[in-house]
Amino acid sequence: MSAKARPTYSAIAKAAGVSEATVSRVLNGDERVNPERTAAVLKAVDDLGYRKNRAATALASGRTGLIAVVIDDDLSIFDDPFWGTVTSGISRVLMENHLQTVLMVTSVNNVDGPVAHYLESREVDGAIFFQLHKDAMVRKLAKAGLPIVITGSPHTDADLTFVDTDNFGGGYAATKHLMNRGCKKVAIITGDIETTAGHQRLDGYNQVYRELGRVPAKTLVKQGDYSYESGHIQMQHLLAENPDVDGVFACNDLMALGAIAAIEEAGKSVPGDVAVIGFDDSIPARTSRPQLSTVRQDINALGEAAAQLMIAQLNGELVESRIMPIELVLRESA
Amino acid sequence: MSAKARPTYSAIAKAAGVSEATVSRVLNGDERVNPERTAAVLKAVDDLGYRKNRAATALASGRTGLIAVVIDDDLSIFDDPFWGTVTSGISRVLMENHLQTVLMVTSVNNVDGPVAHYLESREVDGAIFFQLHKDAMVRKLAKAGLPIVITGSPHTDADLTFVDTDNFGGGYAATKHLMNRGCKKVAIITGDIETTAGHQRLDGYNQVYRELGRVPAKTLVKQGDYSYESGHIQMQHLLAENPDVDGVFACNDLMALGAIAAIEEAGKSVPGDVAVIGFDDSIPARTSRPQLSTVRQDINALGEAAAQLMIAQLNGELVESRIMPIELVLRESA
DNA sequence: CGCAAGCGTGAAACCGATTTCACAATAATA
DNA sequence: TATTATTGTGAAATCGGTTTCACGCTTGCG
Repeated sequence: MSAKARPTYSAIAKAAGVSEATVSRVLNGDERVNPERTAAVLKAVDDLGYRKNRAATALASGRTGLIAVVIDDDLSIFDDPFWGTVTSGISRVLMENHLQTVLMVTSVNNVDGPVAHYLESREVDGAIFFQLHKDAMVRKLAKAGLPIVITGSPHTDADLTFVDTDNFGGGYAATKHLMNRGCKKVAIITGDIETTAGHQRLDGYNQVYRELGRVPAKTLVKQGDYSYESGHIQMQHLLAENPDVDGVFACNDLMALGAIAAIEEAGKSVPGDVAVIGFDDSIPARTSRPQLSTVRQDINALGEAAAQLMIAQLNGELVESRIMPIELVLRESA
Repeated sequence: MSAKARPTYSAIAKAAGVSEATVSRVLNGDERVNPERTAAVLKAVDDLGYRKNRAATALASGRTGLIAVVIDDDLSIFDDPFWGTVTSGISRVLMENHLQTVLMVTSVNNVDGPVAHYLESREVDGAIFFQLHKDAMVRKLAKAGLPIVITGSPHTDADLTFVDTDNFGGGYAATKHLMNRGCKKVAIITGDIETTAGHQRLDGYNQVYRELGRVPAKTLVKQGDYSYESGHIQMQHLLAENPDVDGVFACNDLMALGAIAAIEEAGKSVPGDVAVIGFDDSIPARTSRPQLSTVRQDINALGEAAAQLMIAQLNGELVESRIMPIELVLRESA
């Protein structure tokens, strides 16, 4: 009656005059099938418009064709375009390799929660995690043999595969630029120091001082939380404690903008009196006045790299973590 | 030797002293199983730490437990936090209902491309699409019986289920507010008019004029493309053609900021000479100076609503599209 | 020339659930 | 009380692929 039932191996086998086993071999690229048979199978597949049933494949082979992308609830996902861009880079590369992206936005803290269970159950072939505060769960999964890639640096030195922006290099480049342009007293407004990324940017800043044989005054190092407001407040403190501060490296653009506001409110000019440089090259960096000089990370490339490392792992290749280069974007503020 | 092999129905059935069929019934909430047997099964499940194999379930039942979220390549995803927020709202609600989100970032134009094939093949139980320029593929899939929800309004009046922000209401509220605050000559910088959303915001603007028995001059309606630059340029045109324009509704925040820049460059003040109101309540709206008055949409709720409509469809309920309310956020610019 | 190794192939077992169907036990009806 | 529904249950078929195993045949080597 209805010819709309999807064809199965049985139909292909019949049409091509071979066994189902041979159909499977052809469709999985087994080399040692007779070319004529191979051709017959491929023709039948084409004629009948056959497409594999993924559930059946998954059940029989144990491979689901799915990769989880796990994003911690904690991340300020809700207004940061960062993760969206990374994720779309991941998704594109995975799709090109016939893998699908399963997106999970949840609390990653719980080593025994539903997400952990889901991943342990091998309902995915691998998992890509976004920077996390606690990596206990990830380490557990990795130990259990699940292929894993972390976007952002892991806390511990456990040999987890990761991709990350060159945070150290970014902090270094920004600070160095401020020094080179003549700043004498360069401050830093850090992000979350608990985070590896936050720490590394601070390290880059310190390294510049070290190379100059100097040590930054304690009052030049302020801790923010990546918010506009924290940039604003910490800058006020900086100005109060160091009236002659003439350069600021803010660890993200938002804090940089907050800092600029504070500087101008104090009757000083940017970059005339105080040069400011941010991190991320986000949209506001381009539209603010003065336009913000900043450290750009190629977020899309970050996602692509993460996906590629995952694929390499699935292919059983030996993979090494990658640090993606940054680029200093000079506009008006420094 | 190794006790780590995952238990299956067979093990549960043996431990509980029932058949596999009964195990299945218990685990799928079939009411008519003897309570004692039910308890025995549940105990066995707990004791053995059993968890279902999704691939097997999918193969046997036809339900994959996966919902696709399809995002068009064309969308300026790469720096718009909008879709990320919506997606995370979707993901959270789906997870609560034991469904996983499959993220697909690709070109949706191709009615016969890999995405279409993937979705047609029933490798997912349903699909949520983001606003699209062409909905041919979506309609095809819907006709094929795939549960579908669209985030953003569909082009045609086909009876596709969708959730959308009240774009008309937003345009109306913004324009009305400008009028109420005393503006005599209110202009609009539209977004992409081809888009339903863009068109609806313009309709809201026109409606205010209509209710006042007026018709906006042609020169007061300018078309932008949602970019900062287009806001800047169109505002320059507006000022040139209408030196006495005193209110502007820009169809997104970015264009509003561009407009403000143009106004200030022309030696006028905001909101003193020209009041400006945007749309989205994005980050820059809060950090710019003057702070931007804007139309806020509850993006997270939008995602949640989309997921809920999907779940309702899966449950066979009759669903109706939803329009989510907007909120006027008044800051400094109007 | 004889025997071991290698190759291509199909039959059948298998992956782990769901679902149909038949059957026995019980309740409802005549 | 005889008969028909109803109910709970297990055996077995089923979903659509993958993979093991054995078989027949060709090739290589001593």
